[in-house]
Amino acid sequence: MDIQPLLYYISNYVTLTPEEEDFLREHVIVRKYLKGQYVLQQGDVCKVSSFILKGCTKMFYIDKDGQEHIIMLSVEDWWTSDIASFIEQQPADFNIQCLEDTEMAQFQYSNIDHIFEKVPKLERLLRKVTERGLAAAQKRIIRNFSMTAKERYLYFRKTYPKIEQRIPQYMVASYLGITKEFLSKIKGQLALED
Amino acid sequence: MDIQPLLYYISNYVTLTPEEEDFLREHVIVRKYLKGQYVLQQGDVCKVSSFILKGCTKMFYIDKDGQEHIIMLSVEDWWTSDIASFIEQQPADFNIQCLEDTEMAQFQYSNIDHIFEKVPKLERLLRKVTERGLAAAQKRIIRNFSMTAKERYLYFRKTYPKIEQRIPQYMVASYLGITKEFLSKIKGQLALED
DNA sequence: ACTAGATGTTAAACTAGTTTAACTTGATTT
DNA sequence: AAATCAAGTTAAACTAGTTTAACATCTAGT
Repeated sequence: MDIQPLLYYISNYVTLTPEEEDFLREHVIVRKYLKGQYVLQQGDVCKVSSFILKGCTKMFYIDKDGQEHIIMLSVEDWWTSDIASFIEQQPADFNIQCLEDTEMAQFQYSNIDHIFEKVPKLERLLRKVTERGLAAAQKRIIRNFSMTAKERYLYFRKTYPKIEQRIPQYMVASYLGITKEFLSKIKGQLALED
Repeated sequence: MDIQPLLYYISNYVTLTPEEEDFLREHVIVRKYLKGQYVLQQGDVCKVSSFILKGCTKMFYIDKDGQEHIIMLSVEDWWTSDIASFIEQQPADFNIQCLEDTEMAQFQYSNIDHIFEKVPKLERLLRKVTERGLAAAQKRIIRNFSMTAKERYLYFRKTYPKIEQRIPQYMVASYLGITKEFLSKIKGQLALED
């Protein structure tokens, strides 16, 4: 597959010349993963920042009791990486695993400075994407504090209607920070209400 | 006050020439606030991104029940802004208020593109700062899901030992996402344990 | 068609954290 | 010195969400 979705995505932020597009094409790795494959495992260093061309991934953390907590569910046109591990090149706290067969366009840590130097617009792009990510993370922290589990579920359903259909319900529960049993109960309640 | 703390902070990320430092000095606003003053109010557009030279602020959200939730406590050498409002120039969801007399060096939205154009290193700086912020926010989401209130309090105390002394306990509770009564109980338990 | 494994449901017992409300302590003002 | 106000404590009643465990449903593979 071509990186066309990435080029289209980039065009929402900055305008690249044909030469810059070619440069990008040459410096980005397109990689395919099968459902279930890991893009990153807790403890390894995150060497790439990945843009999803097609497919779906979860980023999750295994806590000291062995429980899985999903930080992020990503589909087409989203980025995924353990950013702390990527920027510091330290062992990752998080895992990234494909929930479907997935194709990604990957920026490598090893040449990202070179890419930014040659095409400063891409640094601007990454800054903007990261700013949006931070804004979203802050709002998520607030939602987790100020909304009940039911309210968070309804927000999730409204905001990401397409993601819910693609993944098992227990992963939605994990993303919402509740048990699968409690989400099941919430869905039961909602079914009665309508 | 001079922007020396900002220049020192920047030197940890990028190296500015004397000319670039002068340019920065001319394009940053140094502003003083008294304890209790608002830097930003919910509903207003966030026009500046502020680096704290001296003092302490809280960024918080008032939910539909009138309850205050603290997203961020910032002291010297930290940044504070409602980043969603700043990048989109949309009404802010958050308030920023000074908990002590505070001095800030402020980047204005109106000339930030100009600053980045003249000194691309500052765009690099802001990208890196934002990346760290995002990494920290993701880890905070995980802590809120995988740790008990007591564990979160101990983590806070260990990680930001100096902040706790500067602010009232009920704000620590709000930052941790619990009631002041429950934090009081936790502290009682910890006092017995030692 | 049958089995196994993964996903989802239900319900009862439980617990972490909230709510309410009364009280204490300390700082500030008059 | 009294009065007021903000901050912190304590305890009982409560509730949102967890835990455990048994059962139901759905696939995919043989």
